[in-house]
Amino acid sequence: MVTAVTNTEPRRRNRRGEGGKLRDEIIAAALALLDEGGDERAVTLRSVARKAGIAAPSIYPHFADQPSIMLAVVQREMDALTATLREADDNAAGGARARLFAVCNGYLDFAQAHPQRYRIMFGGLWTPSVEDTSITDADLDSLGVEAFTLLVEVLGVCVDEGIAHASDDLYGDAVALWLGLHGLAHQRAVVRKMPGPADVGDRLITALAHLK
Amino acid sequence: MVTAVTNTEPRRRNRRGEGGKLRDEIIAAALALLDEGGDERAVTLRSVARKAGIAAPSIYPHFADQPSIMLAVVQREMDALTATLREADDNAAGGARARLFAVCNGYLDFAQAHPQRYRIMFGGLWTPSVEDTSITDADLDSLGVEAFTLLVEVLGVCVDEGIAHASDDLYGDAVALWLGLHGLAHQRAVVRKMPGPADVGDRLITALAHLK
DNA sequence: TGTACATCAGTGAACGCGCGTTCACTGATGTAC
DNA sequence: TGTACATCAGTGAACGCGCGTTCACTGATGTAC
Repeated sequence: MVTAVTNTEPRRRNRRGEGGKLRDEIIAAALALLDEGGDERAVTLRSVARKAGIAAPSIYPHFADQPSIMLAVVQREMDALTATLREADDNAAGGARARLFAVCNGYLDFAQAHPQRYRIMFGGLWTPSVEDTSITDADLDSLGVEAFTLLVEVLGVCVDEGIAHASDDLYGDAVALWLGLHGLAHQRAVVRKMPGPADVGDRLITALAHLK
Repeated sequence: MVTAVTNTEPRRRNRRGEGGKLRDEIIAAALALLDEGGDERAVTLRSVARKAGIAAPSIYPHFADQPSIMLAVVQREMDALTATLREADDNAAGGARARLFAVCNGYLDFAQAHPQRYRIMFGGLWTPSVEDTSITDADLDSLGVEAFTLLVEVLGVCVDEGIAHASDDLYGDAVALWLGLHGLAHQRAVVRKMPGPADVGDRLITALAHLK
């Protein structure tokens, strides 16, 4: 696939005071590179600059280094994932069971729709060392908390409504459920062709949520 | 951690007819780089050559390109994993349930003991494109088949002995079980600190194997 | 209303680096006679 | 037993490339007077 690089308009610089807009364009460019199917190695500082139509040094006023760009991308996609799952939850009709499946399948669908994004979010493809980058522990710890909290909540509703076997450790059960979802989502995002039955997602959810 | 690079003996070249030995040394050097904790990006053709104590071009008589080295490493480790699981299975005392836990925990332990190796084996860190490398589809398809076959077998024994709920799709159940194991193993191999209860592995196994 | 100027957004050239890969080669060693 | 030679194992220098990062800069634009 050869993308036409016509580049009719060289790009208009932002007006004075609006320089911050470039930050979003840089993140969008990094996402575009990922979505084009290259893996995370395709997202270099220079390739992002090319994609955004700017010179490489223009990145620096907005990001301290290349890992900072990736962190921003991951943070943004984590928010997008959370919003997607919330929406799936809100739109689920039919009680706790439907809500659980909506959220879990929403998660799996997200991974399948954006495999490269999923890989950098959860795949360990992007493991910055805190030592030699500008990224802090707090940055990393806060990733994905919201989405996981939603899963805990929905699983809790299933237990409360009596459609899932109760356990003394709801949080632990949610971790196990998420690990199962992650195993499938990750494998789908990584492998060329996923073996196994089509309903393997439902099997995982049913078994790990201890649905009655 | 600074490794002393004393390099007392520059390295003895192999005797005539024994040039093939270098192939194993190259694979060992790549594994050593992984075990030192760097991720797969640390395994370049040149870094492997340095580690092995040879000049970079000396790789070429043994491997067509860098991905071929990685493939050899993965193939070797897949065999090691299979051997480990077989041994765990053979040493398990106490019937089908013990065998299942021995194999599954053997898998999880392998990943925890060698996180970087696990990452390249199953983590999608190393996804060579068949187009521009010397690697074939058949090479990739055959990876991990033996280890998975063992899991199917042990799960089958559990069903036969009546300690696991029977299903009309043993293979599919084994896939689901493996996905759960993979989710945990991968997360442990990737993340700095794994949240959740210590017995989450047992929970996954119990739930996904449908143990009674 | 006009103009000088400070500031802001972004550039272009250059650097040193490690990479994969090529090429012609070297020197040890086994073997044929 | 001695020696010439083919072969084998591995080297060293060099290449072009894309990378991250630096530096001094340019030119548009808003603002103070």
